[in-house]
Amino acid sequence: MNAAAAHTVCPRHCEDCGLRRSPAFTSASPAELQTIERLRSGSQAVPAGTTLIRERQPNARLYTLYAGWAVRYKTLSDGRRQILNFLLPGDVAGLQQQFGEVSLHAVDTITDCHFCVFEDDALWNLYREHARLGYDVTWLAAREESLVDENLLTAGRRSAPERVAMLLMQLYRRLDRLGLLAADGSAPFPINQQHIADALGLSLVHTNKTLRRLAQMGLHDLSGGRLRILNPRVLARIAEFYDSIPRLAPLL
Amino acid sequence: MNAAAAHTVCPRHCEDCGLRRSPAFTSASPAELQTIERLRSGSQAVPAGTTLIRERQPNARLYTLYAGWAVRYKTLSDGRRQILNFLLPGDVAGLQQQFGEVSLHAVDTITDCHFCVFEDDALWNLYREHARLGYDVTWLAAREESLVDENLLTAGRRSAPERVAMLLMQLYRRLDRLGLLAADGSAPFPINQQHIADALGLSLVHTNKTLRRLAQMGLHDLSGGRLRILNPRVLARIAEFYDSIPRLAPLL
DNA sequence: CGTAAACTTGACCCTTTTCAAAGCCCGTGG
DNA sequence: CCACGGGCTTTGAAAAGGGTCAAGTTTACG
Repeated sequence: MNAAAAHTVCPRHCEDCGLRRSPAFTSASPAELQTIERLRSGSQAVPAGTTLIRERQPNARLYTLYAGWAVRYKTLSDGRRQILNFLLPGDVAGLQQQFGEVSLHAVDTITDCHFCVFEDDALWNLYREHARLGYDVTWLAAREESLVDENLLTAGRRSAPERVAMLLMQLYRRLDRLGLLAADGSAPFPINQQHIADALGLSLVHTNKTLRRLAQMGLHDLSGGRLRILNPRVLARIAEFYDSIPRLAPLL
Repeated sequence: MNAAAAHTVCPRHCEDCGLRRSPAFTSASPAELQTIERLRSGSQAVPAGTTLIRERQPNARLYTLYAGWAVRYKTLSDGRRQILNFLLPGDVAGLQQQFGEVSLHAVDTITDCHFCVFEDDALWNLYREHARLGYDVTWLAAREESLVDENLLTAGRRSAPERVAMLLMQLYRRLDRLGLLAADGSAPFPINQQHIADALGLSLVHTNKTLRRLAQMGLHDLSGGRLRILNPRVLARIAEFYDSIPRLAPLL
């Protein structure tokens, strides 16, 4: 039971939402909260390893991840897979396909997850009822795109050690912002090396060797499903990871 | 003077906008048009090879590309560059940094371009005045993200020939939708091999050799700044390029 | 305690990169 | 009209980073 498990069950009312108490998110007005709650069709517990949204699936719903880890990815016909980004609490899933009839990517849960599920047409109503909420949705879309931008730079131009360093720093910082680090500074890290390989565009074997090399250099420690960053300076330098100012994120 | 040059100068009034006459875009109501026009601070001609938005630039404006080609990219400190996506008429630039104080990517013009420039705070006002326009902005953001998603799959998991085939098909189709193909089916193609290499995460040399091999197989022809797709079937199969339904795009 | 999944490691191979140089295209200026 | 020069393309050869194959080994867990 890690820090993320502190609030695993999505409460009935949004004002009781555990996530909203996190300092990582902006606060919504009571009226906005009410709108969100009304457009929400409920919450859904999804066990680890489930495909929540399938590639080419029509009419996928809109979700907010409340607790747990998930991945967004695309595949090629022979099974090659590219992870586009990892979803952490507060991230939305299914935004893209609100605008096209089929989903162009898939979403799988990595750990057991809780999602907030929205009604069909929730998105459009959100815009109509509160311009602010519409604006927030765009904010979320823009932030997700900037994540993918960074990942594209990583896959396209960084060397294997740079890629691995980038991924570790990126996830670590995101977890930090969400307040999910343990007191000893370690972070929950429920993904395996295959996930890392698929996220970085590397083979499993080479991911393993690179990970190992960085660990032997004393830069990080990955064990027991937890990540410890032992030398953030060097890792950040290798990756050219510069944290953008940790703005507060809106929450749907 | 190619097809894209048919409407190179952005007219004073949005209702006279040449782009809006293209069947590729949704039509906006008179009221929406009026709002857009009011929030527009003017148009701007930008010569080829100009950096419109710099990486880490604060307070970049919001633009709509009216005519010409541009690129959005990120770089590493030693000069390695990854092109995130190409901008064609109707695409917006600078959306992401409306939400953070600095731009995390750069935008360069490839050809001479005309942009529609929006006022500071235009975005927020758009949402307030017409929910529909806010929704459209999110649509544009989501579409751009899906482009980047595809490019990430390309850079992360496709082989060199697959990457090149993908890029050619993708751009060709986008140009087709915009009605920019010549009568003979050829498309304007003002980018050089360095652009292609930077977009695909390949070296210039290998890009050249791969391009050459595909051309020798009779799949395409790239000369005189124009692209001809000679064997769309095979190119699409190599790339696993499946056109998503060409939805009409909104236009800001 | 046994089995499957995940992690490691070594050896070999191949795609892609790097380095180097030549050729081509075209606009500019003599 | 032709020489010059710079950017872009093309090619060859060598090197290397990363992929593939094939076992092991450890860990998680029922």
